[in-house]
Amino acid sequence: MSDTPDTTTDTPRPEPTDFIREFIKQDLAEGRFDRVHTRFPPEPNAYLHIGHAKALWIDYGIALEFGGKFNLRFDDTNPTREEQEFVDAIIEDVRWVGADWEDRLFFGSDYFEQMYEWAVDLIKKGRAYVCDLTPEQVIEMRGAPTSPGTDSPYRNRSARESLDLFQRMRAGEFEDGARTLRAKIDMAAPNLHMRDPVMYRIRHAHHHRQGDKWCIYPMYDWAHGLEDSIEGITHSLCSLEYENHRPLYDWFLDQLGIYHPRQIEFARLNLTYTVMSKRRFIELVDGGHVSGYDDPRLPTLAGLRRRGYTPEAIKDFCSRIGVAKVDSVVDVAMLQDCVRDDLNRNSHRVMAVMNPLKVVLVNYPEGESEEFDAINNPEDPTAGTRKVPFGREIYIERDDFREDPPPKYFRLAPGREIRLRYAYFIKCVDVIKDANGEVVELHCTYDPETRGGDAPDGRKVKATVHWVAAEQSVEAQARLYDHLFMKPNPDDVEPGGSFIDNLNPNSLQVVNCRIEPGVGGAAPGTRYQFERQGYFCVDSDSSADKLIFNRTVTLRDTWARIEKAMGRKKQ
RNA sequence: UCCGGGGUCGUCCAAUGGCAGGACAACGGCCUUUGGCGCCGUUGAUCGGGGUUCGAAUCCCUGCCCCGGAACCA
Repeated sequence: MSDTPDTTTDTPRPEPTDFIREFIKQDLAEGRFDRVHTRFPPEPNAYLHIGHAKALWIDYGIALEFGGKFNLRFDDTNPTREEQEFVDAIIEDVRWVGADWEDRLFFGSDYFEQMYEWAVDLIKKGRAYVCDLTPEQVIEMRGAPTSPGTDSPYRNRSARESLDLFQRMRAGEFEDGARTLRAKIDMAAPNLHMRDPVMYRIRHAHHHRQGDKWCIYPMYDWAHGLEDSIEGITHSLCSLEYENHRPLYDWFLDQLGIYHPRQIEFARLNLTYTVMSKRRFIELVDGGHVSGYDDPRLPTLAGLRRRGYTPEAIKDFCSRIGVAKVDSVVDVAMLQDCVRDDLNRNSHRVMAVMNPLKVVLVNYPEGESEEFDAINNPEDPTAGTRKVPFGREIYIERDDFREDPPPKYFRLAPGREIRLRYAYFIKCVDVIKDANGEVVELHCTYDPETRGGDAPDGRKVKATVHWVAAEQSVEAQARLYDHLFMKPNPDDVEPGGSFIDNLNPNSLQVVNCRIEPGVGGAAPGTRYQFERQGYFCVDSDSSADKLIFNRTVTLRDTWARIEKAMGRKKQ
C-alpha cells in the first residue's frame, strides 16, 4: 500500500555461508550425498543453554536452507544420568527456539537392539572382543600420548568365545564393570581413542525409557555413528572436542559397511560475563547463588525465556555470530543488541517509575484529572494508542531531578522547565526536603498551553521525562538484572580461586515501582518497553494482586555514559 | 613430549592468489515529545621470520602461541 519501502521487516540478510555450508555444497556437487539431513542430539541430563541454541540453529538452519530434514534425537545411552524430566524440558526449549522436527523425534536407546546385532557382527568379523580387564587395568594399559599401549590379554580370544561372553553380558550373568566389549583396532595408535575403545559396559541400571530391558549399554563413540546411520543423517554436526573421535566414528561405520554420514565439527559458543556449563550451573544453583535453572541471570534457554528474551532474538544472535573452528568468546553485548533490536520493533511502550519522587503541580486544579493519548509503539503505527491518566500529583523518576545539575544534565532542576511525556511542560519552583535534607517532594507549575507536549510559542525544552499519576498508577515489583559475574571471563581468578569469587553481588536488584494502570493483570511472559528504561517481561511469579517484572535489558543510556565519562575525568 | 585442531580490528564473522570488509563495542556528530530508535562519521586487525609470485590474510618452509585428547561420560 505504502510507497515507502518497509525497512523493518525486510532486513536484507546475506545468505549465510561458512565452512560447514561450503562442505555440504561440495558434497552435494560431488554426489557424496544427494540430500541434506541433520540432527540435534542432546543427552537428556541437563537443561539447554544458548550454546545449545547455536548448535541447534546450525543443525536446523542448514536443513532448512538446503531443503532437507532435521531430527531431534535424544542421545540416551547412559542410564545412570538421564531422566525424563530433562527430555520434557529439552523438547520445550527446542520448540520454543523454533526448530521443527516434524514427526522425527527419536531416542538413541530405541536402536539398542540393532546396535547389539551390529556388535555381534563386529565380533564375528574379528573386530571386537570381550575384555575382562578392570577399568584401572584398561587405563594403565592404554599407554600415554607419547607411548603405545599394550594389548589386552583377552584381545585374541576367539570370536566364538567373545560372542558367548557378550551374549551372557547381555543376559545379566556378570557384575557391573566385570567385562566390556572392545573394538580391536590398534593399541599403538597415536590417537588414544583408537586404542581398542570400549563399545559396551555392563550397568545393571534402570533406563528412563528402556526400563530394565538392558544391562549392557553402548558407549557414545559406538552408538552415535550408528544412530546417525540408522536415521539417514547426511551431516553429523558437532563441537570441536569430537574432532579426535572422528576417525573412530568413521572406523565403526566402515567396518560395518553401513550407510556412512559425514561428521563435521565446529566451535562451541562462549559468552562474556557468564558461564556455560552444566557443572557450573549446578554449582550456582546448589550454592544458592541463583534461584534455579531458569533464573533469569543464567544463559539457559529457560532462564533467557523467563528474562524476556525472544526466540527471534536468539535466532538472530545465532546467525550473527556465525560458525567457525576458532574458540571464541562472544561479547554478551551482541546478544543484548539482538534482543533490543527485536523488542524495539515489537514491544508496546508503557511508563513506569522505578524510584518515585512525588511532584505536586501547584497550579493544577485540585481534585481534577484528565487523560492523554500515548503511542503504543512509535516503530509500529498499527500498534495504536492508549489513554494515560494524569492529575495534580504525579511521580517522576528520582534520577530525573538534580538539585545541583551537573553540566550536560538536561533534566529537571530548580527553576528549570522540562516536558512530561505526552502531557505538559512543567517548571520546578520548590524543593521540599525532610529533616535529613533529603528531597521528598517537588513543587512545580505546569503550563496549560503546552497540553500534549508542545508549546504554542515554539519554546523548546531539552528533556522529556516519563511519569505516572500518583493516584491512578499501580504498584509492581521490578527485578533489575545485571551481569552475573563481574569479569568478562568468570574464570579469571587468583590461583586456587573459583569462578564463584567473581559473582556480581549486584546482579539482582529488586525495586518497587509504579506503573501506568493499563498494565494491571498482564499475563506472565508479556513484554513491554518501560520508556527510557528498558524492556521488561512479566515474571512467572507474578499474580493478579502482585505484578512482577523482569528487566530483560536496559535501553542504551547515553546519559549514563556521559556521566560515567565525567566521573572518570574527575579522578 | 605424541596426536588432532586453530591463530584477521577490543569481540564475533567475511575476504577461497587481485583495493582487508561487515556486525557488536568504543568515540564524535545529526535527529528526536524515549539522552530510545534512526542516520552520518572516526578509531581500529592479517602471530613472528623467510620464501614462491607482477601481486600473499590466502600457497610453501620455519618458529611462536592457544585449544582439545590418555571415563566402562557425552
